[in-house]
Amino acid sequence: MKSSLIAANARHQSVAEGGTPLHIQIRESIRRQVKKGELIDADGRLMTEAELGRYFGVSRITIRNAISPLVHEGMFARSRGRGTFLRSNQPENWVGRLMGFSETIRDAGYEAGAKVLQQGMTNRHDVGVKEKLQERAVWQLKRLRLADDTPIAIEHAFYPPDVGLELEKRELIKIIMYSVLEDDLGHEIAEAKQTIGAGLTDATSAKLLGVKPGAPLLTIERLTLGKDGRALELLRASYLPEFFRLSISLTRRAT
Amino acid sequence: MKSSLIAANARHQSVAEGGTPLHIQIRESIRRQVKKGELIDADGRLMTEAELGRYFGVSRITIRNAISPLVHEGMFARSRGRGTFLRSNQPENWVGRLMGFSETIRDAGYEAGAKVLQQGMTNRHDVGVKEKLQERAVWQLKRLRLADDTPIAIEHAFYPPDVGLELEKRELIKIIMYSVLEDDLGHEIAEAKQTIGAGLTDATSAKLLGVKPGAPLLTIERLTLGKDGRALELLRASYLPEFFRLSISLTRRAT
DNA sequence: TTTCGGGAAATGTTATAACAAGTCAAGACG
DNA sequence: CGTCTTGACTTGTTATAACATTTCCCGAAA
Repeated sequence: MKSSLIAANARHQSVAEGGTPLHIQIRESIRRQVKKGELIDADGRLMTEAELGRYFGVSRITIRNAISPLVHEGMFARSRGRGTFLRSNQPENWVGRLMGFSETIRDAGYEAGAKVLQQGMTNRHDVGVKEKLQERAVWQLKRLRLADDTPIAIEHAFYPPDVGLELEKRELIKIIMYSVLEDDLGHEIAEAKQTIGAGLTDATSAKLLGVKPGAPLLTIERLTLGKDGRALELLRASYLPEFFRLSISLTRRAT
Repeated sequence: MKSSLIAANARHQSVAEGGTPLHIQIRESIRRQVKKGELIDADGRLMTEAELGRYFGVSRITIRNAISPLVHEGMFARSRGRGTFLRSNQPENWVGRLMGFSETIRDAGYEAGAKVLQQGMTNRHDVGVKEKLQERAVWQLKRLRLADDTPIAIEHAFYPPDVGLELEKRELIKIIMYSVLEDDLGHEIAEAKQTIGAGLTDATSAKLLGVKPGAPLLTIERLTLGKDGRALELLRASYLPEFFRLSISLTRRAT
């Protein structure tokens, strides 16, 4: 093959910048350039790790560390002895990436929407909310989630007061449409715990979702923790299983 | 503190062994010894990484690589600047580790059991089985799963013919009791894809599980792939949500 | 006695080298 | 013409060094 996709000793702009680690700068650089069609040949084959190493002026392992998360996200697929290739079908809605709701819905070809059912500070808690957030009072947001105007899920989210107040200052439309922690809010998300179960619709939720009472529901509870171990969001959601399935794909790491 | 838990230059037996990598040998050695109460002090504090490095005669990073999966499993908790500690409440049934059924049940304090409902080669397939296993005929095993004699799940597993034949040669009791791929069967598991949903019991399954028809079920489909990409097992299971919840816990890796 | 700050000790992060193993095509050989 | 072998090229794995950051005790100063 020997394609020489790019003039060999072109120096890239954003590397050799301050603070942030090399492999992260390089990762974002690769992401950007590949989106513009650079660094890959016509077959979607990425420059080899060694070439990229020379190109960015770092060792192959650093390139490897830069690319690995992109492979993990599903952007590239690696093939030993052959090379690294851009994947044709990107999305792969997988639980690991904290599953953005609207993103998922859009991927499936629907238009995402939402209707606010409740919102604001509250002292009355559902079971376990107080303990899990470790707060006396919480800010809550209960929404009906829509796909092309069809209700498909009920989401009830709880936040610590300060995060809640921040949320109130933001435009309501954004809050309504998107998962709150989806786009960065300044908090660093360190960990998330999800618990998945099954349940039935009661009279109220059946009416909201437009199904018969007793229809099955996929229930998810997600607790998002910040870097300091502080709880940032407690999300309890019930999904109609016809529209929503979780897909978990995992590769065994370091045996 | 300065406890010097073990004579410093005692050499450990199973390290410096053939084939398997150092960090794996060391990991298993640590697992064994800690279970016997060695390498940790009275407070559950593990020897520091540097000490372990000297003890096993490798670099600190290798020790780190050995311990990391144990931390990931929930056996230890690391605390920067303080040390590494044995966790009090071990289990953490989490999806990532391919969830062994009986292990999970035992952790919850029940005794795991099973009753075989169907077994053997078949040409009649449920939808999708043929495509996913990429075989014409498959070997199937349908079991009712018990916890202390209470039915809690129905598992229907499909295998490629050759794997099925291997299974028939094994003692039936093992097949009945344990998840087949749980203990190593010689196949290297490279990847697993799980899809999670919700459903309802029909008349047959309700009778088997001892609940009313229309009770909610947590449904899981798991496709296990070998290192060469070949499908090794297709598992379809329905669990009673009272007994079975999935817990997903994930830490954001390499930002 | 209390407070403050320095430093030792511990884990966290980043970058690297050297070797292992798979892929594929060119060329030797029947 | 087909088959086998060799070797260059590529990703996979293992082990390492060096530095960053956090914790916490202990001693000096108020």
